Amino acid sequence: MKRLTIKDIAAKSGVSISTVSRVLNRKEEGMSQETREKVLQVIEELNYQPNLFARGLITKQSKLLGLVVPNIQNPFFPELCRGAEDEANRHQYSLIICNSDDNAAKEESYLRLLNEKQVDGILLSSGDNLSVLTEKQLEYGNTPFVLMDRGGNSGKYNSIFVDNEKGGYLAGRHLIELGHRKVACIIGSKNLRNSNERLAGFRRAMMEVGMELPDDHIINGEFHIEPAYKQSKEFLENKNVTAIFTCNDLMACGVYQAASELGMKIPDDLSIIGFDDIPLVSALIPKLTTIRQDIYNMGRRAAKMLIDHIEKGENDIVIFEPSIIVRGSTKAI
Amino acid sequence: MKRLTIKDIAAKSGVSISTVSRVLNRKEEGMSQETREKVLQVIEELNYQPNLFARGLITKQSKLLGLVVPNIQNPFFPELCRGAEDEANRHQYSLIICNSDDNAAKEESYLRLLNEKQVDGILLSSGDNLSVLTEKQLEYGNTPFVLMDRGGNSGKYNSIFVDNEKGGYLAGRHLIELGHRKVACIIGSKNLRNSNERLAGFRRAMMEVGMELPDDHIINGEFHIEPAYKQSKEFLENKNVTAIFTCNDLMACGVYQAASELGMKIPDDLSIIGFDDIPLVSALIPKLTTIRQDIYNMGRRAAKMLIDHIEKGENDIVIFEPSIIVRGSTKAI
DNA sequence: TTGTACGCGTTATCAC
DNA sequence: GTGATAACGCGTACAA
Repeated sequence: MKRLTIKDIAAKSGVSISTVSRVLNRKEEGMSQETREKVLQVIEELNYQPNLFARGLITKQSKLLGLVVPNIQNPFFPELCRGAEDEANRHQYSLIICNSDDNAAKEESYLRLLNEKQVDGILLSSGDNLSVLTEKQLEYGNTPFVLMDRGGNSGKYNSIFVDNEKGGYLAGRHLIELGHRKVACIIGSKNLRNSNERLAGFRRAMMEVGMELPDDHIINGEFHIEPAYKQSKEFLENKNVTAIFTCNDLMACGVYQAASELGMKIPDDLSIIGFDDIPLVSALIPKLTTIRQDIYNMGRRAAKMLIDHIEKGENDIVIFEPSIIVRGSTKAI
Repeated sequence: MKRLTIKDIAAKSGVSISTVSRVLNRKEEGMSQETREKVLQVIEELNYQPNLFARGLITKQSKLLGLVVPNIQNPFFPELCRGAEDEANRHQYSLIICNSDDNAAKEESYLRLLNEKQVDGILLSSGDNLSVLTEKQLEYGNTPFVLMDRGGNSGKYNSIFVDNEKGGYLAGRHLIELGHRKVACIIGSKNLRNSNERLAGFRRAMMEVGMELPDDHIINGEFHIEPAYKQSKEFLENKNVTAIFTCNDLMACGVYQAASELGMKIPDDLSIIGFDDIPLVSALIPKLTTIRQDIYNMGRRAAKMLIDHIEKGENDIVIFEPSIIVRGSTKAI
């Protein structure tokens, strides 16, 4: 069963292929309504689909976008991905998904692949700082791109991210207003900008009221459940705090585990506030108070930015506002 | 900056384009090592990437696979997706992601789109029973496909899924062995095959020991947290059971919430066993005992099946074995 | 062992 | 308003 070509349609409709091509590309100008209808009918009848290889050869457009994220298994990214997909789809683009595992070499190889596949643009959530390889590939490949969530705060490229400092500040204010004076912060890593900015905002809130955050109250949870669990358990066994701010929600889960094993009640013995508001948190008991990023809409906006850049040459840097969602894991002292 | 073509490479290497094409397509036979090296070097030097539009026009291959899932935000699917991507990537294929929202019309429209994009194959996790539209699109579109997890148990198409009945049986046996005699089951829906089979297996285990599962001990949780929470809370307020089997892990989260609000301790007052073993469950306290499906490897296998079908015409139906993972949410009575 | 020339299915340019 | 026809960049039969 051979695929139909524009020729077949032309033949069946009794017109030339140029005419068929015209109706296909909705060039409204100069065409009798009659022929248009006829051709359209034949197309419908035969269920003709234009060959995108042939079309792309000329237009150089694939209507494909690459989506490079560290790992779709991290609950943050499905939200982002879904937002991007919905928006892309609305503009007739499809998404090719690539998991980089936060591995620079893998990331670079995917960018190379996407470039080779002739995607029209790339949505990239890279490591904290773009690796040399990545940056090179991005610039050399000269495929339009937008940076999402990470790697984008240099102000150099089209990008979208949340105001992390403000988010951290919000978390700090909240705990302070609840009367907490002995607090700790579980960071993602010493070198990640997202993590550092959240911590900075958290500190700013504390400095405003003359509080200190001792260095040994800053714990590295590597942005994941397990390390956060281990580190926070050890910490809670030795130090006495009434509240913890975790730089993402995943790490809050780890703290829940630790607190549970140590017989500490949340929020009675320990208040916890997270960051991200991934859907997962509604499964925690009590539900997690957290700093919300509108991840889904960041995904949508990123896709929109990329498409606007591709189609209209626009450039933009968008910073989303975080907000605090108070649930059951924080309580006045 | 114009993209290089095979012609440029031919010119720079002082050979014809067919020679370049030969080295590109690794046709080892008949070629002097010398020219080969030279061409390869020029390709490397100029960083030439073949135009896939032109190539596809001839080979009719896009090296693109479509992945249609209900919703990547459901934690089951990122696992599946990741497995599929890893395997596809290993065979030089890329994945286009499509979320159907369990909406037959949307699904059909995506299948149509994928067909139009000339993907080489489709991985589909459809609704329970393939809709008429979907089936039509699948057959008419004549793009190879593999059914994953759902919609595939008719034995009619290449597909992969877990032995749901056995999984349910495993869950039942476990609770029985722990001494539970008053149990309930939270199903996904009355009409979903996956759900029904799990229930059937659960029942078989009970029948083996002469137990009954009254109709009013079968609760519809719609495979999601919220409805499971509401229904189970109402149920637990009125009925007296010592254990609950939820037909997926998400619903187990809902039961955790309900139990917590009713002051019931897990596993002391209530044992819970789930199904799927999605990563999320490690965040629950206590950790969830569940029936594990090897979702990641199902994804890989599905991609492998599809590629084997595309490249070698092989057909297959694969049934994965479920296994039980005992954690902290079940306890002997 | 290497080169020539045609065709893949479109769109775009230019006649008519 | 509509129709020829030349690209687009590659793979391949066939020729050399």
